[in-house]
Amino acid sequence: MAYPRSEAFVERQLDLAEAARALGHPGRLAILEVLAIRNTCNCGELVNEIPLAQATVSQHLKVLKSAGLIQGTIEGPRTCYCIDWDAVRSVGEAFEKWFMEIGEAGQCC
Amino acid sequence: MAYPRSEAFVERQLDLAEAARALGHPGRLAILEVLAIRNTCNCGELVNEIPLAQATVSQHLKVLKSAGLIQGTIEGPRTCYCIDWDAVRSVGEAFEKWFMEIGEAGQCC
DNA sequence: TATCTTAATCGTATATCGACGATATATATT
DNA sequence: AATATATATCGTCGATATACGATTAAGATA
Repeated sequence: MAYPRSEAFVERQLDLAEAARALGHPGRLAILEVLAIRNTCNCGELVNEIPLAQATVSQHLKVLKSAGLIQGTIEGPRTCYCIDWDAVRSVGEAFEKWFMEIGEAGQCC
Repeated sequence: MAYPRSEAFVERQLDLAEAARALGHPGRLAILEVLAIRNTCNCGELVNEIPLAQATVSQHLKVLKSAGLIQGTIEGPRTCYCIDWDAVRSVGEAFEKWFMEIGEAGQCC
């Protein structure tokens, strides 16, 4: 997730933008929601629950994983994906903080 | 911001993903931050503050505008951009709600 | 009217995304 | 060993994103 001009921005902006990007697809939101609801991590269920092809789901899982939002551990023939709750919580707090700071800055018009 | 398979997802997911997408670029975060801090809306200042070319800033403004996060009103030769605080607040609340619901669902591993 | 300023848009180049079928890999199972 | 299952990866396609120089359009100003 590197931008052409990524050196031009501060790390806080890069991090938050990266997290927002990872959440910026309905399929990935759906994956996270399914992972959160299920107390089993059976990954194959995602393909049944989400109307996307297996390859596509796998791709989205990769994005979520490289964003640090989920973890995948191999269990025999299948992979157990689960949410990294610390990471998700910290992203949630980062968003909350950003919206708060933005709001505190006041209005311009 | 239409996806190939957008009919496959529920509106709540589409809306939140669209908002996340709009925030998914450090330059757009920077623009929003500048607009929030300045109590004047002089748009040309954005190009001075943000290390991107005028055309690029204008493009990002268009994205933010079509996501509903900012408004632009023409004032003589220049355009006054300002944050749509209602929209930003509602996006913030949507994120907060989503993270809360995700968190409440419990852990899987 | 001619000129300057501001910002949107055009054109273009490169990169990434999103989707999927097909294939490869790795583990179970028979 | 042969087969079945699960998932990652490859290859590919079209669409979108990002960036910028150049141009256009619209409003001020001389």
